[in-house]
Amino acid sequence: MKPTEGELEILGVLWDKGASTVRIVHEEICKSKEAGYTTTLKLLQIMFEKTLVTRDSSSKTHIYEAAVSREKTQKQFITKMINSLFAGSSTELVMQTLGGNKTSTDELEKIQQLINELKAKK
Amino acid sequence: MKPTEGELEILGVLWDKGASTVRIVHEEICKSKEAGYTTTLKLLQIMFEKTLVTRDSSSKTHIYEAAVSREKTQKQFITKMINSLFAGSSTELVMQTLGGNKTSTDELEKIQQLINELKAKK
DNA sequence: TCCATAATACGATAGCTTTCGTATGCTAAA
DNA sequence: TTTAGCATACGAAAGCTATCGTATTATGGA
Repeated sequence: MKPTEGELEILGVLWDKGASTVRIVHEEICKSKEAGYTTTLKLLQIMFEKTLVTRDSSSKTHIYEAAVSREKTQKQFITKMINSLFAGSSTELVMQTLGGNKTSTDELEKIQQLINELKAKK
Repeated sequence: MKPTEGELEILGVLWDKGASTVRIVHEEICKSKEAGYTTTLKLLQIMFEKTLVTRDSSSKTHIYEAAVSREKTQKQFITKMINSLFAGSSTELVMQTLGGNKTSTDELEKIQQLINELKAKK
């Protein structure tokens, strides 16, 4: 259910580039690390079995597509992280993130706006 | 280096309760899941080898203590998550977290205050 | 002192992820 | 039509995590 590290890397490519062949995924992966072609292939096959991706096998060269959305996966990991590391407090996660990473004024502005919207809803 | 899921659970206990015996950690773990005593013991021994915890073995019953801070570990996971799932954007993580989870007005207030402080620093 | 109790150490196993070699099959170009 | 090249399928192995059984050792109370 929860994608592994390697699977996440592949999902990242599929989310960015959309439906792709193994070769395309593989070449993208290779930009950031060494990897054998069949390794990427195997991983995609396993992900297919887990239904993390779908595939069009009508032609010889299969085309894979992410079957889980980026947002849903992000939420899944956020929830897991909040529970295992932040004692259930999403606020703590936000504070730690804002505190630790340099965020530009523009970005801060965007977040503030979201906060205002959320407050308005109450 | 990066704690596993099981290790994180144990670290959580040690962070909350401070230096503890295996039995204490174990009983705490048992509150949320079924587990054998030696499983907890073994895990702590492995964590000791990885230097995730220190231990005082001067008396027969060893006393374990977290060797990594909660904050440092939180930052570590946040960074990993931002890179693997949020294309490097910490803001995206914050937005997704605020959007997805219900945050009370009080909490929003706290976050806003932090944002103001950060903005003031620029 | 002696033994029941509790703690540690250690090895083995099961399951999962990642990796890769090899076999096999398809296709297009010469 | 033949064949080189690319694609898939599959199996095997290595490395890691989690789990537990068993052996061994220490300790405190009867």
